[in-house]
Amino acid sequence: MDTNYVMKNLKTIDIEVCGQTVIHPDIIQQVKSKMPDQEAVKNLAELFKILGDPTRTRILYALYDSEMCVCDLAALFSMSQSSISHQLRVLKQAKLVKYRKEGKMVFYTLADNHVITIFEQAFQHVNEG
Amino acid sequence: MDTNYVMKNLKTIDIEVCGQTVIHPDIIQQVKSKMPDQEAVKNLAELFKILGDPTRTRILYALYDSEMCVCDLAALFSMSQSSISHQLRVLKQAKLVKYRKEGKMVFYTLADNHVITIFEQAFQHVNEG
DNA sequence: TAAACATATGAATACTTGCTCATATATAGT
DNA sequence: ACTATATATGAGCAAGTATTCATATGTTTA
Repeated sequence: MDTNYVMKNLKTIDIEVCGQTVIHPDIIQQVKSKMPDQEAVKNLAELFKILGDPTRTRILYALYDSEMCVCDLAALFSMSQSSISHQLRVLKQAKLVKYRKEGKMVFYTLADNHVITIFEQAFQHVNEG
Repeated sequence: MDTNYVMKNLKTIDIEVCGQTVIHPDIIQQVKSKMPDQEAVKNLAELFKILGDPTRTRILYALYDSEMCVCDLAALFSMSQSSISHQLRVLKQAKLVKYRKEGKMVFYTLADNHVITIFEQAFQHVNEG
């Protein structure tokens, strides 16, 4: 059974198109015109996906308080240095963190505090449940 | 090779513990005391994970503009009714959307507008990139 | 009651992802 | 130069996930 609904006609309600149904084309049209474009939404979702891992979220929270080296982050979370490095790489690629080398060590900081603003908003939502 | 770093002593710097290293125990201690607890961070990450899928993000954006039925969402995104239903289920379980039945149809709305505030914050970040 | 339709859902699948392990790179100290 | 240490990274694997397909549920209309 084909269950794809395709919008082809915006004039009336309850149109049959190739056996597929569009129930409220006017609403679809209105939403379509007001929504950010698909690419922008995709970028947004990608950011959330990166924030959607507890290890990465914890790292960002930690860095909000203080600049930290890889080793200390590993100690703080009782996780392997390797896994922390891998996740820092992801955060680095997403430009969420910056780093600074000092001898053998690499210190990471938040690229900007925007993430924390997002965290605070989200935190409120989680606590209203 | 064991690469876990464990914090056991907070008094001094550069302690060797069972061959594992903690470089800045004072910083670790400070961060530990200021960070939200692991459970809270986990909840936060779970919310972001749900927002981290483009289909779900698009659905939420669409519902911000208008109440919509499953069929129309499927049409709007040219996706199958099944996949939309599956994602709505996820959003329902996360209490991000509410629904209302009207005859054969089920209309979905945002549970609250908090998500949009988060979206707006995140959007800014994405556009500074 | 039967047919049509809107939605929900379980199973299967293709794809992604976060961790571990092993190893590479780079720097510091001896 | 050699060793120890701090970090980075590729490969492999186990777990998770988004979609499709098939089908079930519930509602409307003929």
